[in-house]
Amino acid sequence: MNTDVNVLAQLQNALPTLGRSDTKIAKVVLDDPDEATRTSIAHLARKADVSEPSVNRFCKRLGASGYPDFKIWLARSLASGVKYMSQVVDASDDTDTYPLKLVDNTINALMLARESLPQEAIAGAVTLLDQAKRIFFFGLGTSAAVAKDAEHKFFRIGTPVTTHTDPLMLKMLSASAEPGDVFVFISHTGRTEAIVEAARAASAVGATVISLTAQGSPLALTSDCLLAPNVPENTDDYLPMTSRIVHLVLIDILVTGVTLEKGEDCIARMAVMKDSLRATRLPNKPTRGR
Amino acid sequence: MNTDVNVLAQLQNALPTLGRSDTKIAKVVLDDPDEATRTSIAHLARKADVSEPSVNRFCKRLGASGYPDFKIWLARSLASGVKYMSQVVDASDDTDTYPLKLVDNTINALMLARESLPQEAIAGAVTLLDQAKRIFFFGLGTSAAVAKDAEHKFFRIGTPVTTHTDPLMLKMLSASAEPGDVFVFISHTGRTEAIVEAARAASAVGATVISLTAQGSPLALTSDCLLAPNVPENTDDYLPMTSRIVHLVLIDILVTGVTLEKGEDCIARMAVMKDSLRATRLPNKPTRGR
DNA sequence: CGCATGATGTAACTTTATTACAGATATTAT
DNA sequence: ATAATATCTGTAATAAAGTTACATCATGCG
Repeated sequence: MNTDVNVLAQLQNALPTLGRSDTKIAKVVLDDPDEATRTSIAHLARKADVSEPSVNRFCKRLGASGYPDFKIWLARSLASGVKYMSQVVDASDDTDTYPLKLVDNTINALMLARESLPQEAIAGAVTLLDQAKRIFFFGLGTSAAVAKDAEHKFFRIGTPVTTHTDPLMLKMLSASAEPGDVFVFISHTGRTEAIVEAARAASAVGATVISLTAQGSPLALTSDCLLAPNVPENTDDYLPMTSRIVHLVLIDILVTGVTLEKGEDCIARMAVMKDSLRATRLPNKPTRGR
Repeated sequence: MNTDVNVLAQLQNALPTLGRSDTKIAKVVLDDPDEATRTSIAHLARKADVSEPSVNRFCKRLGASGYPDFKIWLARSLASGVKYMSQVVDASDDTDTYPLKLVDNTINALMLARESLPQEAIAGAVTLLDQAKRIFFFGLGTSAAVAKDAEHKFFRIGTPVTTHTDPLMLKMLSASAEPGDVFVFISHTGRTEAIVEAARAASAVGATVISLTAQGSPLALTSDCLLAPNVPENTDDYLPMTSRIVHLVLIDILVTGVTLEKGEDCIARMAVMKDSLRATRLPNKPTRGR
């Protein structure tokens, strides 16, 4: 029995692994999931140009007990109103539509990533980070912001941590790395030259390399621990938007994991830090009237 | 055709007006709606101690085209009615559970924000940013990463843009601002002293102040344009995680909006920038074999 | 009290989904 | 390259589920 709520994300995710018929069916379903919840198996089969049993098998492969069951799941996934396919924003969009599209695309990306979270790699990375003597985060471009966020969060666990976005610093640091150092490289493509070189250099001198990047990329191949979340193809070539969100959530996961591993001490340290911030804040304006 | 989404509320409401059989059916459905989405008409009829056609008529009276249709509605209202709660991560969580919790919390936050996107404020902010002579982003702590991300994205639209995370720079810049300058302040709480002061200073000298912050906060009150997304209470006091994601998506929305407003030229410029990045990338390792 | 109206159940019928099997397609090893 | 094997796909039969038509029963009104 399938325990997951979101059939559509699951579908999108499974698309490449599906056979000829299944792909046809999946496309029809993704094209108009709402209609799919209402039509009969015969209708859907004709629309996808496959036989009815193929549709039935398709449903079962997804974990449903049959077609009607599949429809129920579909209906549930649809209920939130979120459009689960990545939607392209174009010039015809107006103020009412494009913001929702972007939010939906982000939600979609997270659901996709959720379906195939690299649990073992996460566990591995947490252990490595927990035992690290020093931690370095590297990211360029959009990933620089992710690296900065990571630094900020990891700062609180007590291990010395730094971020760099300067390729030269990067080169120097990775060359002078030593065992016990953990380098975390963040790159959407995994093909940024400066990053890949640095990863190789760090690896060569015995430092640990963790990377948040795409499966099968040059950077991925150089890593001791690879965190390759499943992210949708970018709908907008110019501004990678969703992948960095997934990376950020991975950072959240890592820092939470390390915190859990470190236990009480770490939580106590965080409480102290939180208090130290209080002084920098203004009180909220008292609400007037009752 | 029934236009209402929430069948359950409708049912409860209609209960007193229903006949003998219909009441029995309604009670069974309300007692365990989830089961009702899965069982057959025969099952339900037996459980309610009525005949199958009675169930069928019941469904039609509610506006469905028949029993299967009714089940679809039920499934939908179940999913939309039950808001997933934010789940707290604690020491009892293990490797299998906490990563999913964090992803789910993030998705949840985005769904919440999605329901009440400040569309007018977004449109207003887009216009202001489009017309800006210079753009400045400010954020401290976690929001520094958001600001950096924003800078990176907005850089591509052609307007001069800078980010600062140094409170002193912030003070100087905001004091020397001039009309045509747009200051974007990012703060989860909206109560960080340095940020609020800077916002007031900038506002005083005639610059435009846009802020991404909490409704009703001191910073919110100082803004020309307030973007206050609906974010859930933080489940973890020490590390605000979800709100920054929502902020990042808002940044995506703003940059997309401005790009759309600027039109062709802007898209062409982005294409050039994209090409310039290609040289910094390694080719993907050719896949061996065919 | 009897007729009429509306609700309910039985049984026949229709639609829909599933299973079993045979043919086609792709894959692997020789 | 070819044969053997495994996997996928469609046809046809079967089973299950839902719907309709009609008969029966209860309930309200003249």
